[in-house]
Amino acid sequence: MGPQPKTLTPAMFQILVALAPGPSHGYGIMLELGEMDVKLGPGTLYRSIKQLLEAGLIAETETDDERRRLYELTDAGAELAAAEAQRLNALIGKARRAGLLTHPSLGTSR
Amino acid sequence: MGPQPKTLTPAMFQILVALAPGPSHGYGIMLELGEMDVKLGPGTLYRSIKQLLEAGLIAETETDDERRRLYELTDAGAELAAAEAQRLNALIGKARRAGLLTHPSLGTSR
DNA sequence: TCTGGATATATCCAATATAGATATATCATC
DNA sequence: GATGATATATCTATATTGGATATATCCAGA
Repeated sequence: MGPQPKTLTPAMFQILVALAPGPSHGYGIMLELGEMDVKLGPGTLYRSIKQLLEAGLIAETETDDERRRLYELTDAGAELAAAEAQRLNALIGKARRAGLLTHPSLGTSR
Repeated sequence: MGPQPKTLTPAMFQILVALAPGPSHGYGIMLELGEMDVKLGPGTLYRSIKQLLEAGLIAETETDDERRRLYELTDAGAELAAAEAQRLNALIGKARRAGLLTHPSLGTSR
């Protein structure tokens, strides 16, 4: 297992969040993120999965389907993802306090 | 003015959020983001500012200080930043619903 | 049946983004 | 006048990403 990085790339964070509800596999992660307007190309996706495995932030788990490789969060992965989520949450909080999120959609004057 | 990109880089988003409360200049943005554990090197900072200007997402505004260049959000920049904030907020919401943010700090079992 | 599209994983390369070093200059203060 | 903070900017090396390409299985419909 490689050393754990102190920071996550955006792709890594998104993958960890997609795995938070429970184990999934590469293609499933891609589809689930796609529903949330997060687009990861296959290159980024599978390379990031490899790096997360090497860093011990996710682990491979059992499956009956030969085609799929199921992954789940490790404790270390969950902790890092939570830290990153809180960092981003602070940023969003600043945006909200500044009134950036109050225009319901387009066309509202600032 | 260059064409507006559909997506923001993390650095661009962070800069836009730092400008949300009101106009600021490069060094001020760097210090403010540093307080929120967001670290941008000068290279990333000033290149991103240049790109945001070219894309019309920020605009230069008046200042009395010769050394500083003050920037403010444009409507287009505010809209894009808000959209990105909501996208990230959805991601954080998923993490929260999955119980990822409930361990108060380290040492709590998942 | 055979054909196309969805499912699934993986690698490669070109383009983009970032960090950090370096450079320059002003300002305040000791 | 030396030092550290303020302020902007560029350069290079590294990191990250998107998209093309490849391979293979599965399933539904013509």
